[in-house]
Amino acid sequence: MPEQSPGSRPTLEAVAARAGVSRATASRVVNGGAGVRQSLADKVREAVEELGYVPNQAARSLVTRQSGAVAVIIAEPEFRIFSDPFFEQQVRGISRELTANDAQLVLLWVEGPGDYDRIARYLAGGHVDGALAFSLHNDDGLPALIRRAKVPTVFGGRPGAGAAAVPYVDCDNRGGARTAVRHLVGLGRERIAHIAGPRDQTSAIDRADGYRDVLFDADPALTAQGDFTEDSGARAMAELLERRPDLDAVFAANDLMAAGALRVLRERGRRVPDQVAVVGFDDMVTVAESAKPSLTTVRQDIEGMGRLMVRLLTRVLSQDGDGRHVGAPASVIMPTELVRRASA
Amino acid sequence: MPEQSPGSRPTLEAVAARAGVSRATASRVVNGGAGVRQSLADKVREAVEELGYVPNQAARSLVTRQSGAVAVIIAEPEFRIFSDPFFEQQVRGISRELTANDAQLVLLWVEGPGDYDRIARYLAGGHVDGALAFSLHNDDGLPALIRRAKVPTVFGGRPGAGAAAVPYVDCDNRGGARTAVRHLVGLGRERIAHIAGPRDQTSAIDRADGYRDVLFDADPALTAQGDFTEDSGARAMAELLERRPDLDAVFAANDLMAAGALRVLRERGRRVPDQVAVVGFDDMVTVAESAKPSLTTVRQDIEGMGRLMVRLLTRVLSQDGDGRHVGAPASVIMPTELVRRASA
DNA sequence: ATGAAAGCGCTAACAG
DNA sequence: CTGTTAGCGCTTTCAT
Repeated sequence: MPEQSPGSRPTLEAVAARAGVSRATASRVVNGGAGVRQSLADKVREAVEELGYVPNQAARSLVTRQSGAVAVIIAEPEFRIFSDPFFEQQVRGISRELTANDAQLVLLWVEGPGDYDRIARYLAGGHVDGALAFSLHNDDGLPALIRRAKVPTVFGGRPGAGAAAVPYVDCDNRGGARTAVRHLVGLGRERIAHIAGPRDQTSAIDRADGYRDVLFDADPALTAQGDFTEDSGARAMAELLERRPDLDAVFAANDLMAAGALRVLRERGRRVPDQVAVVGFDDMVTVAESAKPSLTTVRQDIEGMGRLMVRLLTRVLSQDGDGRHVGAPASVIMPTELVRRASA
Repeated sequence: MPEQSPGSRPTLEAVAARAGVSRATASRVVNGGAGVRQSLADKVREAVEELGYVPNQAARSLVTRQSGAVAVIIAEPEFRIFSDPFFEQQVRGISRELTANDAQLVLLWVEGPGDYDRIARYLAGGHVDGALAFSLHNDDGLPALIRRAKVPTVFGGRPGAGAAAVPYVDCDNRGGARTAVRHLVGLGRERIAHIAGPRDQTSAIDRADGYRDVLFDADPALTAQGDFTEDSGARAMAELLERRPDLDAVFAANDLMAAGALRVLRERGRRVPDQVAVVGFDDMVTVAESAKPSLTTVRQDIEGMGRLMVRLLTRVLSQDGDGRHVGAPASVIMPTELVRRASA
């Protein structure tokens, strides 16, 4: 980016001169004003007001070695399937909490491994105090890269087994899945199928585990594999109906796949929920409410997770600074909630 | 945000020492290496490599008075209705082009007028070299605020009449609308209705103008007012059918409203496109392709617009710096394209 | 409680 | 072509 307009802004020096104090005192006032006589502090604040002084962040960073910024790393190709609600809500939560902490959000949009170098350099450049990332794929190189950059980072979603112990925020995928399946059991269903998500994403794995927690002796033929897309849900449903035409319920690992399943059930003339009850996961409102019939699903508080990621990062950062033993960083698991609609 | 881990990074001084040159020479090499003997440059690069040196951006900014960052200002409450494709594509375009310019994207998420102060302070703080904003509402205070902050800014979407002449990137809303309406005319339709978008958004106004360009003598009863939501499109369609049951085509100012219109037409038993042809605007693929019947619409290259916003900003920034006369900043209007599907 | 002074790490004249 | 020298604007000991 080329140069900027030269409209020079007032410096702390100018403020100090105007207030008739030293730069040091002016600095103290600007940074909270502890230990400065009231009368002087007022004068400084007045000068700040009159001059329209705004601290130069670069100068401040240079000496404090803090940027006041946090990177949010978005791996776009993976985020796409979640489309609007997920991304927007998560970023909103993060943004809100960051704002509350007077920190800035720097968006690092990763399109592929080709961007890794750039990201690594940026992280290492001390541009940000910490980072927020989403561990969507188990085998992704991103977590490793972030670890090497040695920037305090909190993950959204439990990282895969390959990753070292890192702090993360996730919803209770396994518990939520259990709740969903128990709900189906409570409805009297006896042949409950599962449409699983990708095997390399921990959320999908955990949800499948939850299913098995309740139905530990379920027929393996009652589980089909999807990839979180609607089409894959439709395919999986068709497969399940072929293998076990007698099934009377299905728990899909996300709403999109549940929507695909509903479509197939409708096409095959199976009545939902009478003949087959369906439960999804996520509560993507746009999907769940417009599904026919509307989808019973497990809700997770995505925005809240975003906010918690920031809080957790704040804690990690202050630990680091204190030089205290960091130890195994605490992670946070958020509760889920069953939202009953028409499909089960 | 609290302090950062103390793992001190190597400085340029260290690199210079290791390469056996002065700091100035090392700096030159790091910044392109023009005018440095090859052998020395190599030595410096080697030292950089060995030490894992990464320039400290704060120090650099302090002297160059450039941040290498651009703010993207998102007014969330207004963006929401566009949901996933619009936001994601635009940000992707911006991010790509910014990356190509080695600039960072700082996301400023505005939730309401309560955030204006914070935004103004941030912009004034010299944290960013320029800003990208979206002028979605005519009466919004944001454009004025941005102007006051004196940060070079490019808008996405033509700002309303109230705003001073500012550079912006927009698609050819008016021309696109003309194309859509002419297409309907070419289909032999004679009573073509228009479902207009909000009167305070220039995109909606321009599209309505395009409609009138072609049908300058159209019955005013053939135009109904919507607000870009699907429901409003449905309501407008119902209204139109009441007023002019003989209508044989409708051009909706966006795809969401077109989808609402299709729904009502279906409910009322009007065959599309036989009895009523429908054209939308935007080509939101998720909406247009899954509509029944699939929607003929006007496509705009949203990602391309994002990229162009960055290019235009780059140009504005370099003009400013040169001290050349800035004059009326050039804006960019991108072409649109009619995408034929089943509805018209 | 306040001020003087010393840098933070880097770039950019300016000499040589 | 290279090195020397000043700062950029701010925070922060350290005296007072």
